[in-house]
Amino acid sequence: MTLTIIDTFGFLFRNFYALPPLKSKKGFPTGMITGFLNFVASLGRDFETDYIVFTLDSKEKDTFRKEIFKDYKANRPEAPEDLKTQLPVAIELINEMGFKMLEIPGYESDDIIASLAKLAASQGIKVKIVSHDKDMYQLIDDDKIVIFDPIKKVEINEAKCIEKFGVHPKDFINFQALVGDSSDNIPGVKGVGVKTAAKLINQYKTLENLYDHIDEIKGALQKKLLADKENAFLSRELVTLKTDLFDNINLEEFKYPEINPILKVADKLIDLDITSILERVKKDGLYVKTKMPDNQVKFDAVLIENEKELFEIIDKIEDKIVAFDTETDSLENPNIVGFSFAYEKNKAYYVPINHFYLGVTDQIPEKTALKAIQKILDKKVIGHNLKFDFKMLKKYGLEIPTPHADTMILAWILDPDSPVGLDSVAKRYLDHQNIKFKEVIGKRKNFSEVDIQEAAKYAAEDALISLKLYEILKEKLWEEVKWDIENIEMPFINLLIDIESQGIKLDIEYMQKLQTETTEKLENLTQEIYRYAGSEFNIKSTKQLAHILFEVLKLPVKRKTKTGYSTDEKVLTSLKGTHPIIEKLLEYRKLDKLLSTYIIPLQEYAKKDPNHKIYTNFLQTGTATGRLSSKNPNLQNIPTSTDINIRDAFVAEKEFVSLDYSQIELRLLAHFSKDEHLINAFLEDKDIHLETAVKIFGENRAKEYRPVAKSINFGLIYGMGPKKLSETINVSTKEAKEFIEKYFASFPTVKTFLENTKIEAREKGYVETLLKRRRFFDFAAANARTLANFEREAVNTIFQGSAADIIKKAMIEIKQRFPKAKMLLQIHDELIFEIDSRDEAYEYKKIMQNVFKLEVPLKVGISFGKRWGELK
DNA sequence: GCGATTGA
DNA sequence: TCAATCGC
Repeated sequence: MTLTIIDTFGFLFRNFYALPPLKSKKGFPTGMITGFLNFVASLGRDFETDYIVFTLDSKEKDTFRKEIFKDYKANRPEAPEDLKTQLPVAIELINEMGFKMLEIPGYESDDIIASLAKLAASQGIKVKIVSHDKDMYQLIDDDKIVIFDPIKKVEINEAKCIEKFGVHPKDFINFQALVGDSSDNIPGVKGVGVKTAAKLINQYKTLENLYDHIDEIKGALQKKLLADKENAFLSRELVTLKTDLFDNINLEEFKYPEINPILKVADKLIDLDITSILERVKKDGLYVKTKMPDNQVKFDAVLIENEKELFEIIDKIEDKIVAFDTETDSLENPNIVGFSFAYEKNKAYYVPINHFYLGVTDQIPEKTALKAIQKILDKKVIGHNLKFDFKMLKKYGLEIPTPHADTMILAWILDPDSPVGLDSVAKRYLDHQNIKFKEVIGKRKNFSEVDIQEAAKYAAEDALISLKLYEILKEKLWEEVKWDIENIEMPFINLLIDIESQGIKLDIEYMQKLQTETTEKLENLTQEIYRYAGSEFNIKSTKQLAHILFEVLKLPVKRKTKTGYSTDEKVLTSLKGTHPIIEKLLEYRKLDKLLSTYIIPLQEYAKKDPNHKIYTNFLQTGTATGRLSSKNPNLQNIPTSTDINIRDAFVAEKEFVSLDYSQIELRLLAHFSKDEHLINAFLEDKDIHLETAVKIFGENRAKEYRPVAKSINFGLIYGMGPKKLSETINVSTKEAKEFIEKYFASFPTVKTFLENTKIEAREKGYVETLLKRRRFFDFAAANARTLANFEREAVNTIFQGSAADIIKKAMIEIKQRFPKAKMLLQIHDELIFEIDSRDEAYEYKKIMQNVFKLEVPLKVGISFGKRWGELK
């Protein structure tokens, strides 16, 4: 059971400041109310709750705190007019929606929350406090009371509290007594900040004990503590929340309203012109209704130790959905240790195969087990990150099917910004805490040493949870997104398995040569740098480097980071000419990056394979926009050819072909905005950056300004602000702003499109890509900064996400038409294949060009080569 | 802008 | 954890 307590005023105030000053047609301010409604609509998505209550501050001005300290909250500024007009309407709405409000004369909302939380927790009810007031931290009690930050959508527990302030919640009031709080005008001890207070409190725990041992504290600190001793105790009294306002509570009063609260106030919302939320809720309903009545997952973990039994159970699956998971001895180059599966409500099975420890009991022989697995794979199989399991099973010679569904991918489609690991997803949608892998493995080297009984519990749980998640997620997916899982994402898993198993060959000798050259150059550079610096130091340490540059050599400071002087490439480039050391440093940085990130590690990857092939991992759920990401190693960021040509180390067995979509994002901009200049430029296949320059700066200056136009175009795609743009083209922020304004003046259609996109995103709460994949944004919980970020990400997602959709679809179609195609890499808008015939490559090109009909043609560049560096 | 990787 | 740098 979960009780959610909302610090009403705090929450509403926060919304007011976080949202743009929306107004209804009649001129009534609605920003805060909109934010609040979005929150109500999102309940059950961010977390489940059974009970909910809104607490209010006492209407009486004089609370008991005011009596002890007349200046309490004395320096609070007056609230803005627009806020004061919305507040009563918001309160009225809460009432009409059927939520319970709680107010006690003479006490603040915080005290009510504290009393309620403590009482509920003592009855075994989980409490979530929606607030951002740090006074609440004293209530945190893991598994019983947590704070929920509605802006960041995160729970603050004991660990988070310690991380943020350095003290445990139970010591928090003593800590606050020393620190004070300027916003509530709580004095604290002058000159003692968070760090010092945390140290003192961790050592002495309470004020009493601290002052009993005051002579152990030396110098100025002791003086400060003694001077404000009285204030410290007063402060503690002020920050200590009352926990005894109730003797009992009737939880049923706080039950989440049975009638949809938003629909209940529909008339009012229409009156206020807040219709988008209303429409959404009418269409899709609320999240809360899908909440499960009993979310404690209990199940039987059945260990199968006998072959006959195993096949009998598998035969009973028939055509039911079966969740499948394997256990392996490692993540890279894994071998199977056992597998689990689940197809019934509260039962899951584990089959041990290769456990290995002293006293191990009966297991299923590997050969038999693989036969059994093949039988399962031929059914409607689901799982969490099946790419991993299937890839391993492929090595054992099994026939790999297209999965029926993958809960990791479902979770990602539903919310690409949240973590998609099984544990996180289970917590989010089932409120279920999985057994942690780390706990099972303990001190053992790998899973094969884990006791079979223990392994069964852990593995069976994973399969069952995946099955349960599937039921919930497919439902949600259908309601919310309707993205084509079956034809796009599922076959894509198999495609990625193909690519990853294929590998790409590295010329180790070539790399070896690069390594020798680079190492030698680096040694020379190191000596020269030491000579210019006048001493030896660690060039890789930004801190030491900054010391040399800005303190020893006294070069002008351009920019600072949070921790000191900035020494990044831009800073160094701008210092070029002030000192000869700079050029050497730039060269050093470049070579060192190449050596340590690419030249050495890539050889190590290649050496693991007899054919010197490198096998990267593609993450289907790696990005929020829908792009792939690549890791171990990342082959999507191999440097483009320079004097040290790393790409040339990748060699074809016969021949490579590279097929890349030319200007795909800008073509999408043309498509979505329908801007006729852009469309015409692409129809006539003109140099788009030059055309942009012509439009902005005129025919005469176009050539000169082409680079600027190019940067602006990139800026649009990546959502760069004027600041970032100014840095890339080396002009002032003001000039960059002017360039952007000029661009929009020249392309008014684009401007309107972008603005409409932002408005639509805000109204709907999400944006959609070409293939209707959605990305959600919690605009309700945004402050001015996150709002701007959301808008940028929304725009960016449409271009990048749609481009990702296009190439994804193209990859699948190529694979369908040419099942033997040897796809090696996908680098966002480019595909690289190993080919036997160039004719076939031109067929791939055709498929890529025709995969989607847009307002402008999709152009695909093609090039061939024996080495990667020769492509394009 | 994002994501992966490296070194301090 | 942060700063820096590679690709798109």
